[in-house]
Amino acid sequence: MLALQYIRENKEALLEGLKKRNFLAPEKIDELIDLDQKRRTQQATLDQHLAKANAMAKEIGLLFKSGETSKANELKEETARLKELTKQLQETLQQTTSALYELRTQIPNVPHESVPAGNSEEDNEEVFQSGTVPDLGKNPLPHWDLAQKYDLIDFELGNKITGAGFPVYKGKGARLQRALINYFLDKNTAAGYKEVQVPHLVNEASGFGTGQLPDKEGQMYHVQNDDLYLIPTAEVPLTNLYRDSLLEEKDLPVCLTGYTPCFRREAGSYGAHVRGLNRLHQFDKVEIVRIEEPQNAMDALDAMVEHVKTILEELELPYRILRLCGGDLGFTSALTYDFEIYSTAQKRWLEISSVSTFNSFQAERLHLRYKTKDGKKQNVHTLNGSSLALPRVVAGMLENCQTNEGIVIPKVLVPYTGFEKID
RNA sequence: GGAGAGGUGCCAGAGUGGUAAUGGAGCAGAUUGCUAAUCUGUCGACGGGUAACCGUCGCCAGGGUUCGAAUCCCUGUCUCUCCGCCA
Repeated sequence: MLALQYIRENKEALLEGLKKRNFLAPEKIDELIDLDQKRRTQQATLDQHLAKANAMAKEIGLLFKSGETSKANELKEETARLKELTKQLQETLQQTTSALYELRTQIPNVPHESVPAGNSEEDNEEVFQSGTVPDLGKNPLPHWDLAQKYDLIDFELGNKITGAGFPVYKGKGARLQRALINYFLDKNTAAGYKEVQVPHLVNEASGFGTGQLPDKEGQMYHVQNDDLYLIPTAEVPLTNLYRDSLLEEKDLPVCLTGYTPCFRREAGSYGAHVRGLNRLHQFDKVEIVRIEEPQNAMDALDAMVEHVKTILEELELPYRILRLCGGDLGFTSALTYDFEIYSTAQKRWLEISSVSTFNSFQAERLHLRYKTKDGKKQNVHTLNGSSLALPRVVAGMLENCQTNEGIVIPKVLVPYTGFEKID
């Protein structure tokens, strides 16, 4: 959610920015500014009337005390009229306030200046590429075949006990999951992120705070009996730890990491691209989250990108980094870098991490602020990134590391897996 | 799941119809001086004003009664205690 003051003072830049993400609704911005103006006028009027009513109530009290009942009763009649009026004013104000809020939640974040204009993933901008695509000979197997060949993942069993998109990891497959989670967490904590374990279900306020609600209502699993949502990413509980908070400057930056399973309904997905581990309803991910002073947020974003790079280098996976174009940018994001590894067997890039800064967009929704040295309260900037999401890392690793003798585990992971090869 | 008690500002803690005591912490100023004390102010949100300042709201949330609600009534919610169940 954008700050009202920002909207008031930067209308042109705002419209220009939103154009990049194809949000062409200048009339909505006008309406918003209009509503804001209206709300403030209405509040001023209401306040005046309430002040009058307060003064009268006080006077009546005094009159009763001094025994001047007839005079007091006269005044009472007058307050009745005033009350009727304030009630109306109150209702109007409330309507305006909620209309304003409602409208404000519909405006996406303004893209950072470096974000290229564009409509789809076609227009994303490749900013970095590294690693070499291995030569796997004539017929490299896709990971779903490898998973079956080495009995690592059982998609059929998952189908039976839950449904499509809920795989069962077995033996070395399960151990590899655990190894990756531990390895990622260790890398993140070594880089200064504090490890936390958070609930996997969140309430509506949390879903709203990070922007999944109401925007992505249909993409989350909802437990209706208790009105809770299964988290689609650890970003939600991790960032919401700081909802409704006023931090001190010395508390910043806050750097968190956490492992959680992630649950996504993925309504509307279909086709070959969802085969195997490519798209799941439940998957594991280790997330990093940062809360920063505004002036440090861009450096923090770069640091996060560098951090994820070191992990991919260590895993010896060929990867590239994309700067998402306006059309592909998430609702709440100001700037997002996607990391993709190359799947040699599928001959396509697989997204395995997304690193974003939200500027103050989430902070505004979260009521998350900090006090500067000179005592001013202002919104923090929030950032997050996957470090990393497991399934496609596993997919890419199985495919790229396959040899005639089996799948060779990257050296850095061996202490975690306890084996060097899957055969 | 059953029963009871309770949610007051950053913290502690009074307050059962007359418009949020008091203490502590933090911050600012003053003053004295020195491992700190004392005094004063400030200490939530929104709005108006260049500003000093002013107004409104705020006692878990939302409604209601009343000229007037932290206080009375209703609904929801959270916490604690006991019982039950249980990894």
